Amino acid sequence: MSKAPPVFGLIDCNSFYASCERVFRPDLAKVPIVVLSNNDGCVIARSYDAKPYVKMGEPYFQIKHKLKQHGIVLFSSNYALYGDMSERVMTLIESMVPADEVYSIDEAFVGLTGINDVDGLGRKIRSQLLLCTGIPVGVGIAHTKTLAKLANHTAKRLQAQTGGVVNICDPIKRDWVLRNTDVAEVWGVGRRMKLHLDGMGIKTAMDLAKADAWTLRKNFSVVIEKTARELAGTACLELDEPDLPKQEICCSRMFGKRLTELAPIKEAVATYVMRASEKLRGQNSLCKKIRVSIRTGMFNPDEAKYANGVLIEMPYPTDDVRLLTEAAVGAVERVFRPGFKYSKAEVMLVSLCQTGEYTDDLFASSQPVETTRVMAVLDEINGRWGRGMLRAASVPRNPDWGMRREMMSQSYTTRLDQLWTVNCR
DNA sequence: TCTGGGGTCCTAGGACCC
DNA sequence: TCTGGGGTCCTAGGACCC
Repeated sequence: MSKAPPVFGLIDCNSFYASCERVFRPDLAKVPIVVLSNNDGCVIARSYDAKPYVKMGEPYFQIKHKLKQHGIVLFSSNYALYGDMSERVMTLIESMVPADEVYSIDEAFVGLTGINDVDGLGRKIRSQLLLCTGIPVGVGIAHTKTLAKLANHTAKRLQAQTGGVVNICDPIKRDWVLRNTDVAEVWGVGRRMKLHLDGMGIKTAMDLAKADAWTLRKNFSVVIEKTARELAGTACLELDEPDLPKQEICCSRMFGKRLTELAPIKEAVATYVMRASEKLRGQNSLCKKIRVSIRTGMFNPDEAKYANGVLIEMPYPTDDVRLLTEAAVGAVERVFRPGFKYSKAEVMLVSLCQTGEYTDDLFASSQPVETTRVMAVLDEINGRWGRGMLRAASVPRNPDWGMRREMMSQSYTTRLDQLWTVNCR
């Protein structure tokens, strides 16, 4: 007897950041909302009713007038809020399904193999999430992850007809969706691949499902081959194991203003190292190499462009913020060139290994110093009193190069001094 | 004046080895 | 005039994702 095919679900929050803001602003239930990226740079989320007016990624300064004209309410990114809301959503999902994989801040794949009434469970998840967190979601169900993505896409596109839950395990429904979806909408098909596929006459998801998988592999890569096979119903991708440590950790930010001097760039890099090393210790990893890079603005044609980075090898794998900061700040001097207007720095921790997975080199000239307890105390104090309470002297408290976010909502759920208040009449 | 941030996976090519 | 073949490991860069 052949084994029953697996069943996957994809749960995706609708306009997640905008929905988070709306939860705490019921007065905006019928008002279009847009959320901006860091530094209030460009559009990264739009409520359903704002989508007709604003495109994803549009620079804020170019569309100010348009936003005002349509009465669209703006928010700066509030990641403390979105991260906390995400945790609530994911915790609830986890409690309702046999297996799950948190795929991004607003999406989770779930394993539904062996469940009798998957549609019923999909609707239940949807109503529970709305009731308990206030966040609306779409649910897609299918025999592969790529098809579940597609089902979810359809659930959102045809919200009114589908009630936000679409199951395409049935081949007739699956084929209807495949025929009626542009290949560019398929998970794994980006701008480049879309152009290639266009040239081969592959226009719809159905065309890709029917394309010869070996030809795709030969011409492009195994990635698109898997995508095609998944569309045709053969599962090539599994649910990922929970809580796998990241293989690289990155902290990069645009500065709130252009920087021309070395000193503030060093401050920024020290700040980013602080954040990156918190993440590193959070997943019990050590880092062997650290990459530091800086660059000027890339868009303005009148601005001189420069970008450079260096990779530094640490004497031994470490999670000590002091060693990493010293190495990174020293590296800034090596890449800094006077005369440019810098807009961004990036700190990347690479060649990570897990604590305890690596063996000291007895003959190395520089031997590890035991700092686990110092770092644990540091993290505990900062965990209790807020990030940056205890920090390297090179990290300023309120730098003038810091992030611009002029329209940020309160951190309703993560700060006692910013709790939601309700006026009772 | 002003255009985000944080990841993953795959591949090609170089270095090195026998 | 003539200059192998096969393998591993590492890294940079491309493409894609949300």
